Amino acid sequence: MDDTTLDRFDPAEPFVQAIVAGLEAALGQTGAPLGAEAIRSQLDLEGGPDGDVAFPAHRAAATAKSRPDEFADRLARAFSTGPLVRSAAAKGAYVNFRLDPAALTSGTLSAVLERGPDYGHHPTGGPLASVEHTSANPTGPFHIGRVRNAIIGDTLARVLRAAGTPATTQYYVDDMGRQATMITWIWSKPPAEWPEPVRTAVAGGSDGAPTEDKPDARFGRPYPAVSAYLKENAAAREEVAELIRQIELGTPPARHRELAQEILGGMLESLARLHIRFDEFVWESDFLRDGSVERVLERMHHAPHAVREENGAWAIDAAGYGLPQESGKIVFQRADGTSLYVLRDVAFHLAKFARFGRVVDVLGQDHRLHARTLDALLHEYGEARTPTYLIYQDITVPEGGRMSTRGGSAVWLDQLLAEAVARARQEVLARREDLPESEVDRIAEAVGAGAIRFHIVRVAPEKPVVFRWEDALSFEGRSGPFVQYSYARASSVLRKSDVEAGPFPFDAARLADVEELALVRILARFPRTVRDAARTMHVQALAGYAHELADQFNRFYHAVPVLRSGDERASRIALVAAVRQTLGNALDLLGIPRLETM
RNA sequence: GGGCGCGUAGCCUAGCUUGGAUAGGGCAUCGGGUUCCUAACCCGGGGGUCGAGGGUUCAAAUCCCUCCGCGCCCGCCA
Repeated sequence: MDDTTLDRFDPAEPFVQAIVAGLEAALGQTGAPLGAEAIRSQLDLEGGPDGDVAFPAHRAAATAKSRPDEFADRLARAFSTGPLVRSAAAKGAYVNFRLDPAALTSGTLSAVLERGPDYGHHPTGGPLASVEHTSANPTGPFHIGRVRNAIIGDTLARVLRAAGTPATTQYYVDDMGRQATMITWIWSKPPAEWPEPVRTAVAGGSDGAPTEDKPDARFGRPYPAVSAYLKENAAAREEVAELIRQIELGTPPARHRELAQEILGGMLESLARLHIRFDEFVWESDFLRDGSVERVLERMHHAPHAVREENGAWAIDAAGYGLPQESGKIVFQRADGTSLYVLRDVAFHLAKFARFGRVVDVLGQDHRLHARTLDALLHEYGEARTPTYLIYQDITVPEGGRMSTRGGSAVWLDQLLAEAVARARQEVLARREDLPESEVDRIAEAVGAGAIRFHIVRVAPEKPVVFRWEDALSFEGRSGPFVQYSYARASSVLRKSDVEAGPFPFDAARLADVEELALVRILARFPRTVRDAARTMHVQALAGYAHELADQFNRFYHAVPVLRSGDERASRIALVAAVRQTLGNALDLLGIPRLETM
């Protein structure tokens, strides 16, 4: 294979180009000229039942005023085959192309083995993107509803980077709202002075979080009771309101930020077990401190549809924005002069647009209206850009309803992790008696995390999810552990070969088994899968890909001997090495640990 | 009431943005497979009005309309 037919970034590309070029010529001859881009968009790259790539000829036939089946036949005859595309055959209204198997195998294995950990990754360029995700209030432990945001957001950032868009992840820490302030309010009093209902609620029983000593669990403990208590008690409410005013004036109560920081630390510890980390933490109060809220407020007073209410509050008359607010107005500044969340969010997003060429916010569906409101305010401000929103639906409990911190219906991330790791540990112990304790623990931790991440990311974000333990803890079939297991299997084969570290010489002609060719086709598709997933933000496609590759690898593994084979041995080892590499790269994009053994 | 989202076998789900050939998977179920590179695996069977109806089209799970069911939101909360 020479340089013109090898594309290390996307080994399928030369084949697609050959088909497009051939079709362009053939279409010109048959009276239905069509541009390369149009041809490419009509190609079915997955192929059909009778080929590797298919071209439905209906539309071109209409242009040529011919019967589709006759036209497809003429097209196929006019198509010049070559070293990459071996045949073009009409079937009905379709032209089916067969790629040269040795050429595809050769190009694909070369690309995977040469690029190694970068296979599937595209050239990096373009402006920096921001991916803001999770941003849960620092008021207590994560429940798994919130974790959906984190897993989707983290995966998206990884996929964007692989597709060539440099990305920074941002966690917006809301230290200014009522929620965080309630925590400060209660912990500013010694527990002996807590209101009776809060004291009894906290003393009354566990909230289900298994790690009571973690700061998020400990300091977040009174939160639900405080929240309930404030609803009944106007005087306490006023105390909290006073604290909020102090925070807004830049003189927050002692320990306010430290408490938030400590709780956040506990929360992040849990996310780290899922291999989720953030590049930046943006504290909401910073936009107050640095004067940007003030500046935004100033300018918003002169916005095209700014109105001042009788009591002094400021709002945007949103009639033209088609928002469902009953008042028809978006209030952005209270009568007492303090700012509202959405206004501070404007300040945050202006800061984002100043630094990033692309801004993505991962939000729960309950924030949809907030997103539209933010867009409207940005427009009023004079900012032409708006964020791209990746919106996911809530995770509900089988009894119905959202996961609630109150009412005990929440499933905590720490709890889920503990269960998943415990089950994984049992599974390891059941089949591996040879491993030292520490190794068992390490594998169990990785499998538990892998199961959780895969379970969440495999479903399209816009789909509602009902949490069921038996589903979340599944280690079989379409699951994280299945993919991890397949990777471990491939690793094991290589470990037992004499060429574990490579290089992996191969003869493509010797990889002619149907299972081998099927495997190569899937390997060749990886770069395109990554690119498409980034473009559409369909992170679930990566989970689907990883499963499909693992699945086909297992079929191959059963059907074709590797280490015990004869002349094919070296080539098959190279194929296994390529599978292991690609599977590993896919696992990296999913944030799921690779395991050499399990 | 209004706005937005979702509806694919008993259960879960891909495909829908850009319409194309017999709608892919997984769980469960039934029947097989381990002197052989990790059985967290593999092979095979059964199971589908793609919520309902209408429309557009040579062609609809995919686009448009209506309806039904479920969810979320409609705060001087965040």
